[in-house]
Amino acid sequence: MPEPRSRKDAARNREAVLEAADTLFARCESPEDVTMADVAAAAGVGKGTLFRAFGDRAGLLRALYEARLEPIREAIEAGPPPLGPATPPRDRVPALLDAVLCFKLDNRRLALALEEDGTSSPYRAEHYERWHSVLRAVLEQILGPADSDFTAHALLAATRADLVEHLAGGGEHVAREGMRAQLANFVGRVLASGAPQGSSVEG
Amino acid sequence: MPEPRSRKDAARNREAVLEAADTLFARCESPEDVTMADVAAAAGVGKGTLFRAFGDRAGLLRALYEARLEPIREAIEAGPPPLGPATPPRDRVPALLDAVLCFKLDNRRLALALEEDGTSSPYRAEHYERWHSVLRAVLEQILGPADSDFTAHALLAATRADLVEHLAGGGEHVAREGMRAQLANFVGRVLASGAPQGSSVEG
DNA sequence: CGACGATACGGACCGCTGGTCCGCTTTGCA
DNA sequence: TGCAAAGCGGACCAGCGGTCCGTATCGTCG
Repeated sequence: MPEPRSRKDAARNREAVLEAADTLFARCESPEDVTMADVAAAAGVGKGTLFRAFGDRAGLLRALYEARLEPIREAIEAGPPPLGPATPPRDRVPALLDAVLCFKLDNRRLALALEEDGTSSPYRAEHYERWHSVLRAVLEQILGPADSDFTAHALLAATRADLVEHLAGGGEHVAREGMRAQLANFVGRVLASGAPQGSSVEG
Repeated sequence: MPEPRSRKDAARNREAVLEAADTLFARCESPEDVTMADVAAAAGVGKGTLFRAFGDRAGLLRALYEARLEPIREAIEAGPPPLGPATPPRDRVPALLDAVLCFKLDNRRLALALEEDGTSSPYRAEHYERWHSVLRAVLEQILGPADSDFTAHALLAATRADLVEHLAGGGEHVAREGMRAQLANFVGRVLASGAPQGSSVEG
């Protein structure tokens, strides 16, 4: 893979943009009052540079998101319990969802910007696909194959960024540990009935 | 309440706009390629009229949504079982969620447009508040007060418009009855463990 | 029935956004 | 040191939601 190395200035500017966007999103109230021009200005580059490096707004958001997600991804793919692959399914499902929730709590603005940018469904993002496929695989060992797909979606839906924002930041002021407990409780209830129940799904 | 009657032309135009918007949203692929100008043109009115009647884009969407929702709202507030208030809680919860799901299936584009218009969180919309408060009240009779609030949010999250769209229309082609069965199954699992489990939430 | 004030109409207009373009600068290799 | 090629950056563009105000319509009152 010759992977055409990018020039030094390009790489440096890319980093500058990422950093600037990071702080801007952290500082601002709502994600959509951070414009691309703002980011470019804060990074000290022109808009052309910004769009050349990331394609479009969604690309920038994704790059930021993936960067933050990286450590967690590793922990899931090859880390120790309770996130890693060696964990027994019934412990791993709650651990996974707790990790998602904590991530969204720690990166509220960013997750919000990414999920609610109407450009394309959040369900087509590859990070969602990753979460879903991992969770689905683990659920399959508990519930059987029939329901694991939908159940994975439904559980992940309980950690949607705007819901987290609504509960933690907006209307009802639930503390971090409170939300984690509630989610854990909910997950526990879903997993409580062990045997797969009849499902009429086919084709 | 003297309720200042609106002029005839105003009322007629309002109806024309609602109808035009309805068909436009039904026809188009993605909700955001229906612009306000499109709606105005299709209704045969000027943009000024449109904005005067509905305030802004979100207002138009809400008006459409509420109109469609009206019969269901009535069925819930004062209808016969399984939606009405006389239904026993354990039957009413699945019925409510099934109703939400069917509604979103029947009004995919509209629900999508309303939920993903980044302008303000879907959790602040009063129709969501209505669903949530009803569901919460019913859940409270099954799970106790501690968890009903979050559980109501989590269950409603499983019927989010973009998830429904993703499952029914986009990536995975799940049939209507299939989704209803899966959701019913999920709800069943959540309700299976009857007694409220310990929750560390307080205050 | 005619006239007049209030109300609503409608499309030119605005501000702002994401995204493009191209003359100029920087880089890195020979 | 010279010279492509890669990259830069901000003027520029199209399209959006939303506003404004001169004009047409309504409905009421004499």
